[in-house]
Amino acid sequence: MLIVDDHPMVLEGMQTMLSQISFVHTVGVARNAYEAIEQVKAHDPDIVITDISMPEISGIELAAKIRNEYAKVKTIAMSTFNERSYISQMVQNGAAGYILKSVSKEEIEEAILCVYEGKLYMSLELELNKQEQQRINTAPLLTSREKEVLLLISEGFTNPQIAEKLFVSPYTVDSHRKNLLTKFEVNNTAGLIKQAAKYGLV
Amino acid sequence: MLIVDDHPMVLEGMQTMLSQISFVHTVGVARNAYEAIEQVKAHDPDIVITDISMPEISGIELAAKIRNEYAKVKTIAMSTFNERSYISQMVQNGAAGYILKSVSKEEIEEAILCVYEGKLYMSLELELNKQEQQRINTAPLLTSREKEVLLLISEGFTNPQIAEKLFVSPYTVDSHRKNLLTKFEVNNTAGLIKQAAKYGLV
DNA sequence: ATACGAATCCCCTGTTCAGGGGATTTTCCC
DNA sequence: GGGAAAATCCCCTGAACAGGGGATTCGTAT
Repeated sequence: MLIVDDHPMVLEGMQTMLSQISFVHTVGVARNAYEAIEQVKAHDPDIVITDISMPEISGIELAAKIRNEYAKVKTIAMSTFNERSYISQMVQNGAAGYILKSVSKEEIEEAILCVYEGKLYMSLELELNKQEQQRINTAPLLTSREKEVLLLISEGFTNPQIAEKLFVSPYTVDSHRKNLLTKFEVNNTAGLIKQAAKYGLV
Repeated sequence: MLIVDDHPMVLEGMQTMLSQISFVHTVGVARNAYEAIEQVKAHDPDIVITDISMPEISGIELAAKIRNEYAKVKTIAMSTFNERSYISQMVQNGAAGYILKSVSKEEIEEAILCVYEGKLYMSLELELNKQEQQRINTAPLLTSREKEVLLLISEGFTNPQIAEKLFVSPYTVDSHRKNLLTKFEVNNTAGLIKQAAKYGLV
């Protein structure tokens, strides 16, 4: 077992918890993806537990690299609840499991066993809101003009103001605006901007 | 010393790290604010280290409660880098120090000493990006009611709908809304939600 | 005790938005 | 060149919002 995280605290915590699980042997820890690769090369662990958000190289990229170069090594991704939207990316890049940083010892144990047997493990709290998961992945597809208009709306400009900036009729801007509302499945500007912010579009 | 965090892992990690500091004695841990209050009452620790984001009652509210009811107990706030925007709120609510979860043992030691002597401690990484600090400081101070209203606006509810939810008149909601617009220095909902998203308020 | 902020409530006016309904031109791919 | 999607334009109605103006109550901190 190899643990990767840029927070010493999480490293310590994870180590302590893992040391209480009989069948687990921690071969090392790493503070970043470079160290992680070194450790994988040196110790050939069965499983790597890695944080997602790390400076320079993210856990997602690390997972991809491990899958490509050390196919036998399984990866379990770990993140905070707020970063749960990266799950799909993580799984696409070869993660065999996903746990929240709020996990208990029992859940870690379960996850490790599960992954060791070649199955996919997901934190229970995550299974619940599947519709949210799907929703996260499906950020609506916007045309370039719609994106322009969305940005200007978010800046607080009104339809007439936007029309002037884009050298088009206010009616046109309003059309785009309505399409945006439809695509985001909201019914006013507040909801629109919130969704857009969520997807990082503004 | 009392440690408060909803993640068992962080709890373990922090405990391990603190146990390596000679002059520190950890009297207990708590998984939420309720437990924390109990522990404070029972053990009267010198310092409480608390996470900011916790279910039900946040670290911010916990800090306020401790300051009001157990003035002699100092609080050190702890959060991830992404949650750093709460610093100002935390300090306003009586936190004597602020550390990132990515801290090393050395920094924790420094922070504890510093706070114990009655000084204010801030993680070094935070001092650096001052323009961001300014941004944080210029995040308008909202009342609790305003925050509630802001959240509901961001969910796409209209004034009448919000009024119904909060059992107040639509006029009242509109007043709060107008105050929000003023405080954020914007002149419509779009700008409001964008700013709010920027400060992590929605 | 009182002064202040927070929260509540009310009104008026004009603008903007939301939800319908259409139609025409551009652009770009097959 | 035909077709589809994008972008443009237009109208109508009613709801919601924005920007003013006020006023009262309630707690709490000084």
